[in-house]
Amino acid sequence: MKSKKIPDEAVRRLPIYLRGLLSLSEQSDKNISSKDLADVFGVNHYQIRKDLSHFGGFGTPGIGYNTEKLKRQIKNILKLSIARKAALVGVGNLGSAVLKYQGFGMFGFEIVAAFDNDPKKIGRKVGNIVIEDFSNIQSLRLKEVEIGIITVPCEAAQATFNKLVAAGVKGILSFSPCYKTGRQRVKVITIDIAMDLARLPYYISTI
Amino acid sequence: MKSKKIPDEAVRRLPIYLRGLLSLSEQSDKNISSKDLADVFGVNHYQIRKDLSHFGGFGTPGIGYNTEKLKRQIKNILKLSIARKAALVGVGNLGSAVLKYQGFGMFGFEIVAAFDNDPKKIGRKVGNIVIEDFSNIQSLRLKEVEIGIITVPCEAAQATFNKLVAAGVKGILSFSPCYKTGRQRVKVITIDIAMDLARLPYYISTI
DNA sequence: ATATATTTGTGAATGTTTTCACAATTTGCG
DNA sequence: CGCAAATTGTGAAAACATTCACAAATATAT
Repeated sequence: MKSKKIPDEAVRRLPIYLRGLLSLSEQSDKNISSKDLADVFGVNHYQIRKDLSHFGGFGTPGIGYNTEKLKRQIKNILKLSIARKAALVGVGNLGSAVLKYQGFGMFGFEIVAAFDNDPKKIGRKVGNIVIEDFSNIQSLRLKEVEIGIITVPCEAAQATFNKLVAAGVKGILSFSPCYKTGRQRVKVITIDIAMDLARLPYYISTI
Repeated sequence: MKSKKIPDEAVRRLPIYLRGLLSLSEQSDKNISSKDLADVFGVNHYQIRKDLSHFGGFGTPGIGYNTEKLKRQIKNILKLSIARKAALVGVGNLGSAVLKYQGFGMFGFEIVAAFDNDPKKIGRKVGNIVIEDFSNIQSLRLKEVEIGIITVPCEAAQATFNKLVAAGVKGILSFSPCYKTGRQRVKVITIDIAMDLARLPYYISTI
């Protein structure tokens, strides 16, 4: 392990590695080499070893990596070993889908609240979450919710962002690309479905 | 313009630029400098000029860039100037949300078909698309659909991918990270919501 | 106990991306 | 016109990321 700056790209790949490890059946070999991991992760073995080396040596020469230990280590690095509470704002089509999405659990996330400002939606249940009035969003502070998920239309995105930050969330996963974050001490990760799609034709034409 | 290799990162940013330009009101100044664009795009002005320079000089020294012209040029580069047909497979929660999503139109995409293998869903309408039987997927070839959108559960992802490729699609936007693409001549862009979320706690803790 | 086969972790080499500095281009104005 | 102000496009420098080659560590077989 070195105490140099950790490459952003290495951090970006850790969840890929974790998902790969989680997908390995429990009965599979306890130890696995970086070459075999490369097949599972779809990343080359130099990269895997180099990435992991930034956080410490998790493998044993001649043997490889212990799958369970590596899983734990990566969870630790990503701070996923303790459960994280999230709240979603904007229970439209996409918001409902995200609320019902089953894939967050494996990484230790739980959506514990959902908000909307449509009176017709408030009080209704989606999955097992009761939709609350958006004006009630300050309650997140008491519940110690650290993560906000924004699935509101563009027009509402800025206000939603501001209120989430005011309610004390520290990180935001946003499906709305339509706001400025200012110099807030909040990490924002944006998923812009249309923009990702917009890159496809460029590559299609050169295939 | 140079005939060197175009950086992938520059291509990745073009949709950001296009979205930014589309968000400028039509009445705004016809010409805009890279410095002002930097504010709109949230990217620094060196980067914008360098990125655009890979595709040709679109600006005028002393003046800046003509917004309408730049919009057209970027659409051309990204091959978005002609409309693109897409088909979606897997009309569950997420699939329905994506089908109803209004944001694709601005980039020239139209979802023209949706498939599922649940008999209860086949024939039903979502938005203005009638859900078809997945076994009917070869019809995409006749309709000249180039893009596939995968919103099926993990277990079904591999089969869906294979069939989409067999049906002639050239690019895939996938919300399922659970398959191997082999050496197919198909560009795949994967959106893994849970994995993006999984990076947040790492950054939260160091803020 | 020694040799052989694995496999890690890492410094160095290579490759890519971003940032910078500035010559060249255009406009506006006296 | 000639000069000042604005702004692009780009080569060069700096920063960052990936790939490589190999010493060091461990296991296994004989």
